[in-house]
Amino acid sequence: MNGARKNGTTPGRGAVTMNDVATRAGVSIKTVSNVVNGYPHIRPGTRARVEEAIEALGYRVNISARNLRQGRTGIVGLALPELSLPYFAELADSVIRAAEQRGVIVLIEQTGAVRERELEVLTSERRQLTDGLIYSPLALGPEDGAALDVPYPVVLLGERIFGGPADHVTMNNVEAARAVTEHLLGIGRRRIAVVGAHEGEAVGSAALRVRGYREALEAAGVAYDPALVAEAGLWHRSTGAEAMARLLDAGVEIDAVFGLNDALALGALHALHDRRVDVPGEIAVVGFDDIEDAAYASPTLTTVSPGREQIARTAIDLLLARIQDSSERPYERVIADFEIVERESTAGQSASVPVAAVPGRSILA
Amino acid sequence: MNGARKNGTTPGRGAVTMNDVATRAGVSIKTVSNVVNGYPHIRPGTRARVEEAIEALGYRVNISARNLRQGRTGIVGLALPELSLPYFAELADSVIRAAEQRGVIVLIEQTGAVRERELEVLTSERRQLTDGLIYSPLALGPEDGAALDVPYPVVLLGERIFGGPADHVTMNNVEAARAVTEHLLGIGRRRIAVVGAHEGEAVGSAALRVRGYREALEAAGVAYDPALVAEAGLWHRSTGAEAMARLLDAGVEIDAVFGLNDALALGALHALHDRRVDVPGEIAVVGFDDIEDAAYASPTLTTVSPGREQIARTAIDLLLARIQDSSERPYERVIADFEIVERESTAGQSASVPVAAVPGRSILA
DNA sequence: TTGTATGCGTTATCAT
DNA sequence: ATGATAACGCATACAA
Repeated sequence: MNGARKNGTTPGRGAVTMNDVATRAGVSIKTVSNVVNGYPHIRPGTRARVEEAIEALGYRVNISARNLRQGRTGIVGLALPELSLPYFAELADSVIRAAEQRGVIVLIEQTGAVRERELEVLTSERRQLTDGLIYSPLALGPEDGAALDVPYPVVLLGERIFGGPADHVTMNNVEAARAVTEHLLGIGRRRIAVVGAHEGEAVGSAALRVRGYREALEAAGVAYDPALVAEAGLWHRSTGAEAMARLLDAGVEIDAVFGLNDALALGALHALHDRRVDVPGEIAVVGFDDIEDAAYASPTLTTVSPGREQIARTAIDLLLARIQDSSERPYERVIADFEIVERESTAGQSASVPVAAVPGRSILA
Repeated sequence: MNGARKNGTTPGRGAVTMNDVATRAGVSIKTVSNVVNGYPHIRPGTRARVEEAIEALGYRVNISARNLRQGRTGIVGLALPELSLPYFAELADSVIRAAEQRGVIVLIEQTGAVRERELEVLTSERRQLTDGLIYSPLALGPEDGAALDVPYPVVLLGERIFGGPADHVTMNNVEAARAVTEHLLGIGRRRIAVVGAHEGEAVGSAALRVRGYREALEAAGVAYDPALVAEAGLWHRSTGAEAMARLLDAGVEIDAVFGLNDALALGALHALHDRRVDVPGEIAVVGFDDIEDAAYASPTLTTVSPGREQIARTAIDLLLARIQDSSERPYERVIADFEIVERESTAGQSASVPVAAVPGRSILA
């Protein structure tokens, strides 16, 4: 007597099930499932009855049940340092939008840029709730590539790890840094300071951007002066302001500053304002990231726009492709476009340097 | 002969189940469940064997299965306009941290401050994935209170709706606005402009803050001049800059500006910088929200700190209380503390006005 | 203190 | 084109 009806206690809430719909429509539960999942071969009349019943009963599929059955959740994780950092807040925004268009939900995880938390997030219980992970570490290094060898798809963001077992979306930091530096050189600056360097680091955005900076100097025949390079471990406004203050206190001649990201550059702007230094008159400033702030700082900040939308879209697409088709295939590396956004902080006697363009997509190994 | 072993195909991935653990530990699945869920009455030896098996097999509970069975997900939703707005990014950060401490996961949902999306999020399929919702609408109004009558707990944030069927965490906007205005009056300003008003609106942060502004003026015997109040529909830096520009162009006498939030105030700062107006010398500026930017603007921005941590913590606690105990009980309204943070944008001849303090928690209805 | 058995709401495999 | 039924992995009533 395995009847179709349940005598059950209402479990969760409301709890209209496929069974209820099936009963009302006078069909089997399988047919309801077929309708719900858009299975094509259903007689129009049947479909109509089922849809009527769904409507009338206010039925909605139970996602937990579907997940249990299918072993998928329709959720992807996004691990980032913290949302308080504007760049990552804006990145999260873009990723959520991109995911939405693909019908996927994003679960954000903050690591605080703390090494242990960055590692922990890879093996956390929460991974069970997600079908894959978009992973943007800040504390890990190349030696941690093996940590990415996890039993679910990962898309790596950023410059901390290369060659790990994951698709990787990044940008051409060296070229972009070279391009902004060339922009500064183009408006006649020769004593270009750097704020935010990480001494002794071979990987990471800091190292790559400094490399681009040096390449530009070299190409222009300008000598590299270590006295112009200021450290800043964390890339916050505060550390940028402090680094800038140190440079000013040191008394070295400076006519431009390259903040390795916008937060640093905004901090530097702040310190310059404190000292009543005219920007860009005495010192021009550029940043990197094109966060919204950059457009509203005083003066507005020239910066590198890394194509966040593109990065987000690409990351989601790569991840979904792995999730949907888990067959082995070489990991991709996608290099996003960038663009120099010229604003007041480098305005004036500008010689309008051509903006570098980089191919949107290149596939390695 | 319903054996304990399965011959099954490996379903999802790895897929160590409670059954596997039970087999290895030589106990029943029930015992494993008990151990996993911290049931106290278990013989130490048994517990040890089970824990060993869990460790050895790398077992982790299947959250989907648990959800299906229990009708709870351990996830709470957080609906907000967008993460690109620094205030909401920082709020999300705080909410995630607070939730983490309670062992709860946060799922962020962006509404774009669009009315339909704000309504849709209340009935979305995603609500099935969450046990409750922290809801911060910007486009709804008091007439939408009924929309909050949903079959799951909601904690309302902000000033758009009052008296809806939900706990409500808010702050004393009127008092806080009055306090910053008094601060401006205290440093001798009398022609205080407002940026960001919403004409004809009776509720919402704009209306409340303007009310506080007017109360302060009145108490100080300063006449209210409508010519000093500039509209700005969206509270962005750009709209703040535009509103400020309009005020300046209008030629009214101004010696201070109250940006109804920090983005507006930063935009105003930007416009003032554009026109070479000295801040705070000629015009003092205050904001509202205490986003991180405020501390690094040039000049740094005096503002109202709304106690984000407290708001986040309170919201999570209220929500979890409802989730855990769904028995009817009157809805709470919690009014968070605020604090005036004095910075350069009002520095100088300051007469250091006492900072208003508001009781941390008051329970209504 | 621990084991057995049932069902949570779906999807998938067979049939028909 | 549709129906019956067996899992998915877990929690729990009930037994022991």
